[in-house]
Amino acid sequence: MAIDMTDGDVLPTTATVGRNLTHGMLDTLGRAIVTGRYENRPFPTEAEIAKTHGVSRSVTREAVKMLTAKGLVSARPRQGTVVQPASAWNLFDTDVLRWTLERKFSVELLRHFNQLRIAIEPEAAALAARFADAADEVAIRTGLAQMEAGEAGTGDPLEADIAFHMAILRASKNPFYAQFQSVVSTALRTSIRFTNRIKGRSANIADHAAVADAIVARDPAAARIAMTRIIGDVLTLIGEE
Amino acid sequence: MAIDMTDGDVLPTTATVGRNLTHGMLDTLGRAIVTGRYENRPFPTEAEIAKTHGVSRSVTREAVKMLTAKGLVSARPRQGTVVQPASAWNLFDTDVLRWTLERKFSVELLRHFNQLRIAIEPEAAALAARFADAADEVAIRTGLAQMEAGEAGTGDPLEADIAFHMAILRASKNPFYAQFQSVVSTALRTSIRFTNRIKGRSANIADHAAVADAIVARDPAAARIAMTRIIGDVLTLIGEE
DNA sequence: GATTGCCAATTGTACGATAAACGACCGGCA
DNA sequence: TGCCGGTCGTTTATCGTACAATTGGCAATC
Repeated sequence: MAIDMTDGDVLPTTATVGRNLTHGMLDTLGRAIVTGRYENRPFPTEAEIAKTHGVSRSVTREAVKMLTAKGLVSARPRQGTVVQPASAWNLFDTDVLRWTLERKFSVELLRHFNQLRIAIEPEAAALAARFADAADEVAIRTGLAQMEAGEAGTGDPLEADIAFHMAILRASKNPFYAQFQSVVSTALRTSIRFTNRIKGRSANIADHAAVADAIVARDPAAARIAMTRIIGDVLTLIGEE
Repeated sequence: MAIDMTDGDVLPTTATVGRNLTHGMLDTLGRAIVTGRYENRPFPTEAEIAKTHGVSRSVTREAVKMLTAKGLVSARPRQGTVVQPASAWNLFDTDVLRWTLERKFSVELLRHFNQLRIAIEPEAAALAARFADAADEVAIRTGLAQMEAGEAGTGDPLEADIAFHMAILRASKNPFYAQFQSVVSTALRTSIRFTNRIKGRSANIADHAAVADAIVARDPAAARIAMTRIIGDVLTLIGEE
């Protein structure tokens, strides 16, 4: 049947992941690119994509434009659409990061991610110790309390853990650090199964409390050190070479 | 007058910044959003944008879809397109960052940016001291040499400075750190005039050399400290509170 | 007064046509 | 033979129109 044998799924396609056809298309193509489906195969033309997935060319073009905006592909007339090298991808885009984590998860990726966290979060804690306001402190304490509750069986300890780290990033009062909220929460949520498998996540509540205390005490250096310990533990745990 | 007085420019519009109409549109709308043009005014409908700028609705939609992909706006039927709060913007997207720096530049933003660098780059230097290969070391040394040459009047010292920092980020062998290449280079290029104005950028070549030496000597701790000094100097210079 | 159903505005989707870019191919000429 | 130039086909870029889907608000009705 012509050209379309390239993709596994044909006809109804669109497991309809997104809220509309374009977003579903974006998700499908994004995942396919990240998993390397087009590494030794040319990216299909707009007409082919539209035909294969049973959508109009408009939908296809808008999805491809979004991929372009995220750095995954580049399009030129006559030459077609080509997948960009992974170094050009916007890894801090929530979608790209999620696709990468879901489809290309590995211990190496987890290590790289925590190497990033160990740069960001201790510094964020130090900034939080300087700039956190009352609301921030409440959010941090609440996250900590819910972690303890979660440990006792009441509530979700993962969500509490995430909320704790988010609150600190926000309390830094720096938009660049705040940006990492989506990155860290996405990655934590995706990697949780792995992290939990190798670690009884219990003892570190004391470490988290140390961070909170240092922030409330307005002690940047102590906050930095305490946060470094939390993430350093994770790094040694996953074999930071 | 109907509805269209909202935008200052009408008719030919499109100073045609990009390589095609869609990219020009993206650039125009992105700048307008970042400068806050729609903070106390609703974002125009697709039809209005198309009419105002003299392009088809397809071009408008594709540009808006790209803005959506970068987190600047969100669209829903009947409700229209709305600008997202700045906290949802993907600040690490090259376009968003460039628009922000060009149009909303301030000492505060510069301080926030260098607070980020002081988290990232020392850690990147430490990783580089562990993982840099021969090619990385060459790139780092070359950047340093060209900084010295630039100081002597031969070549562009800014580009050499940028190349130096890029090489270290790359040498970390961590894709998340490598991602910051575009962020740091974009920001450095944009903020150079300000930075140069307040600082005779001469003495810090010694500091840069210290970083390079530590990396070549495979001394992560020394590399981290030396890089911290470089960026710490900038921070104190711009009045780190 | 509350509920239900219709209306209108705006984005979402489809289709068809034409323009522009540009690599590839082919033919002619020295 | 080998180079040069133009033609052609492929693919994205742009345009225009038509219709579907969504949903907030209004109005009619019970």
